[in-house]
Amino acid sequence: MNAATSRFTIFQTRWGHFGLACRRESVCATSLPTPTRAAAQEALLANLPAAPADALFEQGLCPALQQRIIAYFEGENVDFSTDPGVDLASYSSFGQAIMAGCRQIAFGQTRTYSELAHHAGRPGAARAVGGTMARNPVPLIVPCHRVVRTDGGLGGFSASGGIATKRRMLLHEQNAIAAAMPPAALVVTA
DNA sequence: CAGCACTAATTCA
DNA sequence: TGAATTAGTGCTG
Repeated sequence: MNAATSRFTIFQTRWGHFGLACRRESVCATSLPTPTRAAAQEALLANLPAAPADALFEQGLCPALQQRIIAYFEGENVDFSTDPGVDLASYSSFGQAIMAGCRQIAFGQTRTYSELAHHAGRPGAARAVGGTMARNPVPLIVPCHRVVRTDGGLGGFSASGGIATKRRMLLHEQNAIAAAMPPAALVVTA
């Protein structure tokens, strides 16, 4: 059998069925929670770079990672910024810089498309950043939902659930942080 | 070659 | 003052 064959799994989180696919030791695709298992699988395979038909189902795939993802949807502050590895080989150098910059956005924080572009050394390429995010195959692992517009708008979102999911995830993270923070920290506003 | 998950500057009311 | 328009941007179908 082909050593590069993708393996995938679908598992239940508090928000619904989450899809996860790996190739070798890297995550190559994820899909955000959907109401049905079938929808999750469809969304996941759509994010697979190549040969979805060859992907093998594996129930116990990356158990530790599954637990972290489940914990995320339970409202825990989970950090995916350095782990797991993601396969970015198919990206241009610009795309890789954008994806890397995006992963550095901490839980509960946001950045603008413009800031990411600037970080990648292309100050005017905010729109190109949007294009890269739009095709992100690993939502949540690369937290593309934390990228918003400069004018305060959310921008767009093409993963499962669309813009509503993006807003919900941002609120979810901010609530998680607020819950973990002592009330005294809120008095700062001058 | 047209079109994006964008932005900042410019142009008209 | 404020809404609408327009270049500039890097990549994809």
